[in-house]
Amino acid sequence: MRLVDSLTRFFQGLRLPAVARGKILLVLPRAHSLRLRRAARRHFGWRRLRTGQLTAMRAVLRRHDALVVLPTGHGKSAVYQVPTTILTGPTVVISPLLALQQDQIASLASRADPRLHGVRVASAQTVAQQAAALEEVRTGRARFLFITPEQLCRPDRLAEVAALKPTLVAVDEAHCVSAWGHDFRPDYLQLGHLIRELGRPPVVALTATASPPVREDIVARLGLRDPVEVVAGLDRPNLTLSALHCASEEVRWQRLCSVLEQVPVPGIVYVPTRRGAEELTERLRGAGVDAREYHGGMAAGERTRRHEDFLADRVPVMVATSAFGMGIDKPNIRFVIHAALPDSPDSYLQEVGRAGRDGQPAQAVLLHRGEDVALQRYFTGGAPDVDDLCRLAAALREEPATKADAARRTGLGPRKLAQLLSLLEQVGGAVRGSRGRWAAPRYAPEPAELARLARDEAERHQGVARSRTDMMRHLAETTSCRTRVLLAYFGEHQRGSCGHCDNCLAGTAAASAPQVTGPYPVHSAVRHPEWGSGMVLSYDGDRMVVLFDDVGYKTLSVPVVREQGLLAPA
DNA sequence: CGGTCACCACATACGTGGTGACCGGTGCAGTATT
Repeated sequence: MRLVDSLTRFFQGLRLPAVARGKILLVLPRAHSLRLRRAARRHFGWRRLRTGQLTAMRAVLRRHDALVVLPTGHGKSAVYQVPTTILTGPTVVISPLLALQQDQIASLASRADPRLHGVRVASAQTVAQQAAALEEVRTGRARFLFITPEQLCRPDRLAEVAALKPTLVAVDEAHCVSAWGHDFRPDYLQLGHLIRELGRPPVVALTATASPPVREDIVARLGLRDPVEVVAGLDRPNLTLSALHCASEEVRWQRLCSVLEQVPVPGIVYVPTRRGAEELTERLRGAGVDAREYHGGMAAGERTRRHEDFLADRVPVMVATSAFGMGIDKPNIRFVIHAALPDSPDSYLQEVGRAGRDGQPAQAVLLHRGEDVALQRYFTGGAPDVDDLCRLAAALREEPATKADAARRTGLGPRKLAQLLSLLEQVGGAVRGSRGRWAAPRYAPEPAELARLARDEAERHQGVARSRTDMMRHLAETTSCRTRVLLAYFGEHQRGSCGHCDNCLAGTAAASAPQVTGPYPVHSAVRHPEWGSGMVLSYDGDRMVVLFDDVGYKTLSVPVVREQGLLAPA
């Protein structure tokens, strides 16, 4: 219900005519806009700010929370950097990758004004360096403190950061809260608590891509309070989207070669596995293509070197896993080829969005097979063990414990423990107290019952993840306008066809688009007897896509919905 | 979840089909080892 409500509000906001929105912007805090523009010019040399940036910055100055969805290269960092020059205290920037933090700090250091300097505390530094960094922020010689969620999760570190009395918290790459939370980097799920313990200053969450359920997740997990939402248009007219079905691996290889012959370099070929990256690189090099591989299993030094080589145009074709991603801000990437189906349209958009940032034409080519889905199903993971959950719930009921205590008493590994703990928390079986101590709420259900609820919760997450992969397959197989299908997934309704995808260019989009509209309008709330409440996202031929709160995205046949009365207005 | 590969049985065809093991992405932090 919450998702539907917040989406309805959001879309009502979108439907305001541009002129009306402009008026609101002008009438309200004009003084803030002037100060922000002046600060941007004086401290950063930016002569103008985009509307979205300015809206979010004004929210920050008014001490509101904000959720900012802007494509990379549109100045997301500016949204917290510029207001910090006007506010008095330090800004804490929570950022997932150490390499990304380093880039941001270097970029701030290149500004002459020492009031803009940033520092970080990370495991890679000595204790003395960490203390020195905190001291610089405390004395005001640095205004930005960069930190990972894992650092902030340590109770002693949290206390040190809270003592700095931050006036703003920025969560960079905020979609990771949703995508990385459960098993990969569970400390992300604690960010809401951690920010509260920092004195709960205003929070600005930043990301380049967020579908409606991901936005909902970010708001819920970070505990954003009635945030100002800024979502920039997702359509990229200079990107040509295309997808080719491949009947076999050999066909995939041939298609890849023929695409590579036609497109200018540099570009990225995404593959799903590390071994795939190595083998494809070798095969391409054998065929005379100057390719290099990149994946998370390579030595750190080598990865950095490859990354730099790519940025400096010394690598024409980078064959990479999803490890080659965040922080690649290179204007002249001419193509992004997916040599297999990505896990979701979220990943797809983020990855193809790296091409053509200079506004010049660029190609996004998807080479897919039905078999690709199996790997994504595997990555989605299995259900957690009910016995483990039960043991943990019982241990907490016996006596409150820190993670370390709980790990010792249950014999669970730290990683698994964090995952199970967050699941138990979501079903009301665990609460985080002060100094990182976890306890069972007084009236919590029995451990066995909690374990069952937690497993159901995990299965619900997996169901939603699968529905995303289903939508990715739908996007790959559609004969309609791909941009329209992609934007509909993100909740944007585009009238007509884009004119820059393979289906539009071949004319099939127009042919297959006798636009069925009904039985319910786009963005209206509906209810399904089994799947519960949801929202109509789009019509594609005689199929419709509905986003359900509990089960994620579903594609329904419009005739069946009509004949059997499957949906009711909510 | 499903592809790939090694291996075996078959029963005598230098080949095929069945079975089971194994594999597969993103990065933090802290500790053990050179």
